[in-house]
Amino acid sequence: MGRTPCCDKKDLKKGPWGPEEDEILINYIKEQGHGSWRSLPKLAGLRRCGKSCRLRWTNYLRPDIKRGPFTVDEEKLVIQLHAILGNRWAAIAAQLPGRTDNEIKNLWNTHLKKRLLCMGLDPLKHEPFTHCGPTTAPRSYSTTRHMAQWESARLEAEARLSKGSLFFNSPPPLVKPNPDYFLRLWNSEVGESFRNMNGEAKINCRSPISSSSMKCGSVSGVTVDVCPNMAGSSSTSTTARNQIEDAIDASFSSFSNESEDSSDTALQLLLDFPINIDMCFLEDDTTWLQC
DNA sequence: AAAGCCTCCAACCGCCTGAAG
DNA sequence: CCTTCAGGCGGTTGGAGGCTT
Repeated sequence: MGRTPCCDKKDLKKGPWGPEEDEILINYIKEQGHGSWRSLPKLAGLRRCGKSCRLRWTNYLRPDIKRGPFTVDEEKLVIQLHAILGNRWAAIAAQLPGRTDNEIKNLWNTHLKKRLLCMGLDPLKHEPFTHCGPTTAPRSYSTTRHMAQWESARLEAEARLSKGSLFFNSPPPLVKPNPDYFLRLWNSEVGESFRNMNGEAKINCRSPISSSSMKCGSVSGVTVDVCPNMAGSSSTSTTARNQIEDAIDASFSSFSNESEDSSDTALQLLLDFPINIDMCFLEDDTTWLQC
């Protein structure tokens, strides 16, 4: 029953790859494609297990891998995506062409995590430590607040999705929320707005619906707007908000029937919060280097 | 000069999920 | 339906090289 064992582990080499092994693997994959990783080492004449070959190829030998240090923009992107996706390195890597999950994981563990810690942010939650005293510079306060806002948006959206799933989908069986809905959101125009914003750019969806301002997305026919500043967020229209929440509810209903709608739902959920993240600290080494 | 410490990152380990038998 | 495996993923490790004392 079942399959035959992948490979007997005796006589298999472990540890760092040599140049000859790399060459064999590259040449084989160029000519044959990797096919089944399980059978590749034997066919290619390598004394490695398939898993090791796959790892070596995907993390190091692949021709489309971008070597060299991460740019500031890439680091920003990693932090932003980590705030949304958490430690889903593969998902984050998918948004950075040429970078591997391993590379991003290493970047996070060796650089970015420390920087966030230095800025008084919990790298897991992207929010300030509760015991954090007023020892950071004013600019750090701003960064901290922005990161916390982003995380708040994410957490509440997740909570609402959970609530929605329970409300609309039991019984019959719960609809599994699309695990990549934040990723899809990130890839939407909203994500682009977020990525492109510079300093004070904002995404605010508490403003009146269907206004003439720039449209950034829609859910169930409800238009969501990008506003030029944060002023609108403090003058939330209850009616408008109710309309948005109705749209969310409507989305949840259709969500149970059509999984593709989940991205729109998540989009709306996340858009329901003002976002204002300033990550200038990445460009200003002096701040975190003083830690 | 050298010992000790630190940082970085390639590679391994173990777990999970979906597919094969 | 159950067992086993391949592939994929995130967490962790260990060695090489750099830095400090």
